[in-house]
Amino acid sequence: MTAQKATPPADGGGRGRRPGGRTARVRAQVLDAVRAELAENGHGELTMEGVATRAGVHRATVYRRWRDVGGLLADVIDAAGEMDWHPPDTGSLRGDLTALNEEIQESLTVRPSFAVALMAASYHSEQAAEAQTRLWEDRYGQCEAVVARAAERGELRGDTDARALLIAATAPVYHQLVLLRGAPDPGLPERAAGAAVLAAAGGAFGAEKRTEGRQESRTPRKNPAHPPKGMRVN
Amino acid sequence: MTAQKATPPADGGGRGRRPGGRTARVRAQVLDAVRAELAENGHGELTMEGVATRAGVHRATVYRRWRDVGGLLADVIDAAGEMDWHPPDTGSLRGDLTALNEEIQESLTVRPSFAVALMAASYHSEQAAEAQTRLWEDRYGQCEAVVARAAERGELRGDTDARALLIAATAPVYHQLVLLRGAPDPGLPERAAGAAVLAAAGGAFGAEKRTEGRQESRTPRKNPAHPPKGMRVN
DNA sequence: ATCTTAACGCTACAGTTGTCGCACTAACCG
DNA sequence: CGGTTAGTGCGACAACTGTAGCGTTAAGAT
Repeated sequence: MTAQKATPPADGGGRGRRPGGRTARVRAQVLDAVRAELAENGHGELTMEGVATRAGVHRATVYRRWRDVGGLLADVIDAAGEMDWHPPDTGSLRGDLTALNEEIQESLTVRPSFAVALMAASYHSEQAAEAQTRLWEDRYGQCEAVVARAAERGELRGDTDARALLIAATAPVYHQLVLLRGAPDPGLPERAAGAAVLAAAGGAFGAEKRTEGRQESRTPRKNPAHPPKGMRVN
Repeated sequence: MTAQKATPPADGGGRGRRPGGRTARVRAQVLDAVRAELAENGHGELTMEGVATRAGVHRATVYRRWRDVGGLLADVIDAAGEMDWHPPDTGSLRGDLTALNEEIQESLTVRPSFAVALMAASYHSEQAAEAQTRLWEDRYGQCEAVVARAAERGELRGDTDARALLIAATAPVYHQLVLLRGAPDPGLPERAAGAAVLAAAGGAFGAEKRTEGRQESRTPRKNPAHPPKGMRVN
């Protein structure tokens, strides 16, 4: 899980670069230090100096390559996005969404939570926010396969808006744990999934059924799961 | 909107206090300064010194009464909670939830957003987080009246879990705008509200069906086994 | 009006944060 | 194997942050 394949952050020109050997080692040490600090103290205690010290690297190096705490987090987020992840496949839509929600709930419940730390960080760094958005987009894009499978099984109308259904199913879990900061409810993942499935069965996410709106192209972008490549020049 | 009745923060003993005159004036100046700073620069630029300067008050004073930025935000949040607010009452459940979602969407869309700033701050101060939780609890508690009215009108089963329904209806809006940071979708408030109402009509938020729960609906059946008493979905 | 003292203003100060210049190490190239 | 230089370590430094002590102001009580 060391993940040193990500694009080196905060790099001026792409000409005579030198990414091997020591540079890669330093990056791995720093990112590991960030993860360790997050796991120990949470995002509140994450500081440039602490990371540098733990990584056995000089402060100035961390400041140079990653500009600030947000840069560090952005790199960690991108690294997380490179891990291959697959949505659950239990055989039924409701089962998939429930399993997905349980996975989400667990990731948000473990203290200190990685996911929460990343969300918090994304508020203080535009760079981290962009990385966060890329990660969301990637994950939700993959989850559309869940809806596609359900449609193939005949569990859904063909015109169901996959993204809308996924958000309806998962949003309550995030809302409850991240924004409301409520205690984790063991039944919530299934209830939220069930509610979304019911709404979908009723046609709530039909692309054409809605009132007169049918608001066409809800998402501003048409290319899912592509952006996280070599597109970050600080 | 000045609101100087809130609990004076960061106060050791409660005996020989002196909350009138100058003290109240200083508090009002500081809180106004915080709001102004948030409105101008967003939460990222909010600093103790900046607030003190804008308020025309000395730094040490701000540090003494409000311990840190989180303390300032907590006080602002509490002040916001003192404004009397009432959930919409349009005559139908779906209309109420849609109006509520539109209100939420607007509060999250205005740049810079107060609400977003407060959420961001709640990640960095336990004090602000608690104030935030109080505010959420208050608002959702009031919104339960919306569900109660709908139940009286016969739009809902009597055993509907009001809180679960409200969260299902509003969570997608928050999720889309706060966590996913997507562009505001004019149709989302109504779609999310409609989906929640549909799910409620299907019995997804029945108070007694915790944990397990007779799920006929994982197959493409459109009709639940128990037809709700009066299910008109507007 | 007078007294008491909570709360504020001010200054000084220690600690922290981020930057800069320079020396040095070690990738990459031939 | 040496040469070039990207990348790192190091130390010094300015700017910022938060705290403490002390004098001053004015709120509340008599």
